[in-house]
Amino acid sequence: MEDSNEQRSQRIQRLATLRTLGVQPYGTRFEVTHDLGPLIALHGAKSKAELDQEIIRCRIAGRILALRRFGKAAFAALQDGPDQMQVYLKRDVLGEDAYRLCQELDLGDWIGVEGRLFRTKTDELTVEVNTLTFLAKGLRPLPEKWHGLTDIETRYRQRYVDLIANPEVHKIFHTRSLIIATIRSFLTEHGFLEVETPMMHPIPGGATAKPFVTHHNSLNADLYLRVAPELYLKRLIVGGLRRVFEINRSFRNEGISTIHNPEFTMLEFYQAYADYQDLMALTEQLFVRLATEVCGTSTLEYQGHKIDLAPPWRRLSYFESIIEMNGFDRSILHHREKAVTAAQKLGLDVSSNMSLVGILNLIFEETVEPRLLQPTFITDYPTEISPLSRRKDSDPSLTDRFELYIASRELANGFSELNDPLDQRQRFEDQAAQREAGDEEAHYLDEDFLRALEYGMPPTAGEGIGIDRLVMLLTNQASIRDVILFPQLRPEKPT
RNA sequence: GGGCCGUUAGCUCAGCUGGCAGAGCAGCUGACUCUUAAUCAGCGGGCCCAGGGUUCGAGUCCCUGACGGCCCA
Repeated sequence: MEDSNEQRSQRIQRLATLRTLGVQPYGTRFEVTHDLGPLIALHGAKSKAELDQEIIRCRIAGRILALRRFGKAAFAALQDGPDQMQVYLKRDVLGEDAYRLCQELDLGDWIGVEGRLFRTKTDELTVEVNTLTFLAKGLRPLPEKWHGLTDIETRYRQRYVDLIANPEVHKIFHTRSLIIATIRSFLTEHGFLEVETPMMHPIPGGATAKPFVTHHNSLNADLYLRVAPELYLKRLIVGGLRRVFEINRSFRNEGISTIHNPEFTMLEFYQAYADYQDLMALTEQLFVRLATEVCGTSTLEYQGHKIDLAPPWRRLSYFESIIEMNGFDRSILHHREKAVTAAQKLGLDVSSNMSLVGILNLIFEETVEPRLLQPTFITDYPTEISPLSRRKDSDPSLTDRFELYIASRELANGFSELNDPLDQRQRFEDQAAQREAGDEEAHYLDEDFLRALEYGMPPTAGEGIGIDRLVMLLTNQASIRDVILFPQLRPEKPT
């Protein structure tokens, strides 16, 4: 793709001019004495007089974001990461020949300079440049300085330009990194071992989701990009690793929306001898730690809503939540006809082959989820929609499971793991039947996983947390695309 | 998959009931040795997303499609 325009040709012409003048426009190693942030932190408070007396020399580098030229002097704004510093290029200081080269500077070029710190008349901290080094010439014009780059499609497709033009975007991804680092320390402190399990699965498992298929040529075998690491992590618990976690990508071949990207980052962790109650408490701790670390408070502002993460969070059973939010009579939980009537009253589309639990789940999504603004654990999900969860001792039609909702959005899913291999086989067989009946998202039967369980898995609780959605919450972003550097888009049309 | 909105210069955007394609920034030339959305004078820059249709005439109206956004499933 070579789109040609006037400005690009002019810049290519300048490359030639620079080379004629004996300058390499694409430099190599440049020794900086300071990154801009630390330089400003070190000397930013010093007065004009102090700087004039102390004579602080430095070598800094960055990209030219603004250039104001006069006849025999020029000011440039250099950007280095999130920071900016002004440099002053003066003919009398640089010398005639070097100043000549300033004519060939463009917005977007990377340069390195050596010089002395001072303050201008208007009191701006500035480097008066003695020597100028070209590091990389930019051939394409930058977005406008005032409005920046706002075209959403270009921001995602050309994230590099977004990062140049919108420095506040840096902050989101710094925060993302901090969140993940904090999760790692938290789990490591709690005795969890970080592991990596396959992303290419011969049998996709661990979630109700449609997988991507790929093909391994020399094995001549189809493989699936994983929809969840769950079944591999539990194999490790069988092997005796006791506490494990993995932070990595999973892939689901489904629609794209403000809360769905086909590849997304998930944390999963498994703790032997624990149950889902333990994990709810651990999750509260983790979130408070993250919010404190990232936002400095456990009270968040998210898209105009106040979210209070102070524990304990509300715990409400799945069926109770449906009754409570709708004021239904309890009998709806046991009579399909009543559930159908209620669903239809809500304007929901109920197909004739839908089970009672299926209909109730529809009502849940429609009426309960939107109201779960403050952190809430919805617990005791029906066994029918929880094929990997342990049954409740008090009611085998329900499971020891929870999902965490914050800001009306599912952020985590955890449960006491099903460790009865024969029950697990039965559940897989039920899923297989649903798959036969046309449900593409139903779980596959995984014989090796069953074999593993037959070696004995200690009682274990496991949980998955969607990292992208967590980052959205903690950085107050409305779209998952704003917390993923390169979100999935349709391929750009050929030019 | 459905509905609504958008796509015009490198960027941000105007463009009325159909009548010569516009502005600001960026760029180029000139002036200017403390500017910071620098200033002043001058100049250049377009596959109006693509394809079809209506019309004497289409950026504008109609149809189809592409890409993006939001909402819904």
